[in-house]
Amino acid sequence: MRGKSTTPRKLPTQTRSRQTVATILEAAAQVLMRNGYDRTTTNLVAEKAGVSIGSLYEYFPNKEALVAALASAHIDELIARIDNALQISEEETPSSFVGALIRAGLDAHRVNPALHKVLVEQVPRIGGLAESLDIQTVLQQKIEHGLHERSPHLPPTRARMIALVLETCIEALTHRAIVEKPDWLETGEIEAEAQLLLEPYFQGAL
Amino acid sequence: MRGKSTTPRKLPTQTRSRQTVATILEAAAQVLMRNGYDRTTTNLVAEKAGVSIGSLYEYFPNKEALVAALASAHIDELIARIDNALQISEEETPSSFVGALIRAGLDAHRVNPALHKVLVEQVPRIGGLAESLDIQTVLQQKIEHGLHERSPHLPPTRARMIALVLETCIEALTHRAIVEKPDWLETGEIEAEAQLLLEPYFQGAL
Amino acid sequence: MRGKSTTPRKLPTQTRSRQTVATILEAAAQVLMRNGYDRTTTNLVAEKAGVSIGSLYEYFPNKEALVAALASAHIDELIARIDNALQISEEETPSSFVGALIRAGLDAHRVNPALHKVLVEQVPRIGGLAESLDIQTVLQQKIEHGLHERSPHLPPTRARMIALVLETCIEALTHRAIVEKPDWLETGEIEAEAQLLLEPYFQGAL
Amino acid sequence: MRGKSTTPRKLPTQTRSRQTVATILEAAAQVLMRNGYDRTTTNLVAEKAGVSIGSLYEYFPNKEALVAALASAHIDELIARIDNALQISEEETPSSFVGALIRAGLDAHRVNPALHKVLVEQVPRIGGLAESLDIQTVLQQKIEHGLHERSPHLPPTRARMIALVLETCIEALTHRAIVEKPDWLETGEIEAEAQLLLEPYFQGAL
DNA sequence: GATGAATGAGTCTTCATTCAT
DNA sequence: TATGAATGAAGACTCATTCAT
Repeated sequence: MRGKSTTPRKLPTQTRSRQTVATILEAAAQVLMRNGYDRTTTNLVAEKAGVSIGSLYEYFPNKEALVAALASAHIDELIARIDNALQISEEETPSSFVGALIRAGLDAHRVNPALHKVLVEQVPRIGGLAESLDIQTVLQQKIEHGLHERSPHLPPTRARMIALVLETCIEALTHRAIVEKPDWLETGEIEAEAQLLLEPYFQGAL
Repeated sequence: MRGKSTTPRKLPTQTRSRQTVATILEAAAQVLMRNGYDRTTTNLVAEKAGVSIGSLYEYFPNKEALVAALASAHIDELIARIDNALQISEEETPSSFVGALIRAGLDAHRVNPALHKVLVEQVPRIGGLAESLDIQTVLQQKIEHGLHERSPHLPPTRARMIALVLETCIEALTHRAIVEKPDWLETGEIEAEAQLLLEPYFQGAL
Repeated sequence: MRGKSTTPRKLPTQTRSRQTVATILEAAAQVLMRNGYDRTTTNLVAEKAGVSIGSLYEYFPNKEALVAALASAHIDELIARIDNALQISEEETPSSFVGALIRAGLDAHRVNPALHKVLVEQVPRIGGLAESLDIQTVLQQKIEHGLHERSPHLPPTRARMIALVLETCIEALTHRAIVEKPDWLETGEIEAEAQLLLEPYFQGAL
Repeated sequence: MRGKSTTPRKLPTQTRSRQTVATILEAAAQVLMRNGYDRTTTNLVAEKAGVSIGSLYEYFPNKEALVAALASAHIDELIARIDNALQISEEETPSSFVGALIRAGLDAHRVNPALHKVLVEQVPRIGGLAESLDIQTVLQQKIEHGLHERSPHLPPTRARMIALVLETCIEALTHRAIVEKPDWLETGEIEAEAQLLLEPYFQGAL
């Protein structure tokens, strides 16, 4: 059972099919969030979607592929959000750059956090999927890119390390806040605290 | 089956049975690390342990209890390590305190990291277990305590926030390094980088 | 697992599935009669039915529900028989009424007595099922009704007692005859003896 | 597993052994009454008895033998009670004889009715055991004997039938009362009703 | 394409029974 | 004799997946 293909079985070209796929994915998200991965059964997803189990398998070769598709869509949304957050505040001071990064991290976590949690924590490491699920990869590359623009002379190794540190801490603090003190997200408390922590580090590193 | 008891079924009194329990736990750890929680079957664990399935259930009322026992033992080891790391460097400078914290975090992660990973990431939230599995709780309380000793006037709310930030970042950076660049642990690179990040923050916060 | 649902899982709509359900029930009856409740395994029933174990659980959520369905069908047959026996001899003399009752009791016991025996004696009291399994409830109510029609002035308490006595004795004698002297059922011996016992009692009671 | 011996493994000759056996049987009765046959495990019985499971199997070759021994002891008590009840009222009128029979039946049912119920209803027909468990056999023979003394000319076939009818109805009414209206036993209601039913029959039959 | 009945390998778990100490 | 650790056959039940219609 190792080499399970996680590629969708067929591309839905017709409108009706695309609608069906969307419905299934939506149902899958619901069930996944309510029940967790283990208790998510393909039959249940099909039922919730108002679609026969046969139809589900018409579009997704197996359970993993279904979840993979869901995760993929989720990641796309994440990236869009991050891009957006970074573009909005394109100011040039280091302070505002760090601030933008933090806001991007927070924003990304506002995309269906419940689904994100299940996908990250419960999905039993579906073939190389989980790794890219973390906002890490996405955000980190953006940071590296931004660093290079700001300080072209920075050695790549150094840039990578700084990006990793920034990304890791933003991600971790955001995640922690979500889990433990969701209201901190509203009050802007972690946002401020993160700035307090990361800005000096960023300044010193350039 | 929500309310599953995770209490061991009976305490092994005789030498023979204590040996059996140890063997089972060892096998469980192996299987868990190799297969992940879902693909860990009680029958497989028993077989690997060279013990009948009946014997396993003699001591553990169910699969969850088995994993819970394993986790419990793991946590104990973690705490011991952290205590140890913090006691060794009891120096008084903020710099050395932060250094000790970082080293404690790193040290803790050296206790069977593979098992730790499965326990943290894959265990489907066994009754309130996962929460305390993170080194978070343990380390964070140590930090809060240390802060209070150093700056008795610090408001508790503030102390808690600082502790949370320190702990979260140490944990996250360590974890990240383990997963992505295990050699950084040896070279002391993240240790240094973490110090670079956290010391100024800590100093400013006092 | 105390509160086990004994409700059928889904109603078979298609012809094919209805056939499957029928086959399963038939097999269940066979196995139950041959092996008794304890030695009746769902796997064995499925095998005997030439159906996969999964199909069995498609329609019956658990073993008890399977037996419950069987019992339910059996009870329906019983009631039909009793109704029939009572309607046939609608004559008005007390003697013929008692005779009709006795014949109804005997008739009821001719509906698959082997299955009846297992259901009554071996079924470990499946949720409120056993109570209504006895022909008691059914027959007794018919008797009470008949008494009320014949002697409207009879106090209800008294009517209930008489009905209970009549029903209990008919049931007991029939059951006893079946177990010990099945041929008495053919020769009409207990029928006569029951009449000898019950008619005077009935007459005196009105 | 068919031909299971229900004979006790060894006769306890020593006093200590006999005590152990008694303790086990007592525990078995408790567990049987509380849990029913299926949920009665030999391990639980041994534990309740404060005896090792090994010791239990020292005296009883298997679970069935254990229950059989219990049933056997229960039957002995029943017989003693019946004998007693019949002897007390040795009067000669048919009326008093019937009364004595009824009282004997009732009395017999007062011997540990809870255990009696489990033994009769739940024990999966342990090799020919259940049949003799009913008070039937015992009481019926007493009746036949009594009839023969009173009317030596009565054909044996006839005597048997009368005994069967009397016994069956007494047993059934008593049982029914116990299950449905336990207070009727105290008020003497069924006792009276049974007399009303059976005395005329008995008189006419002689 | 869609349907949903059918499949059956695979899980957890129990408990009567044995046997080394 | 007594102990209780160990055994393992067996049973209820799930759910991803297939395929005839």
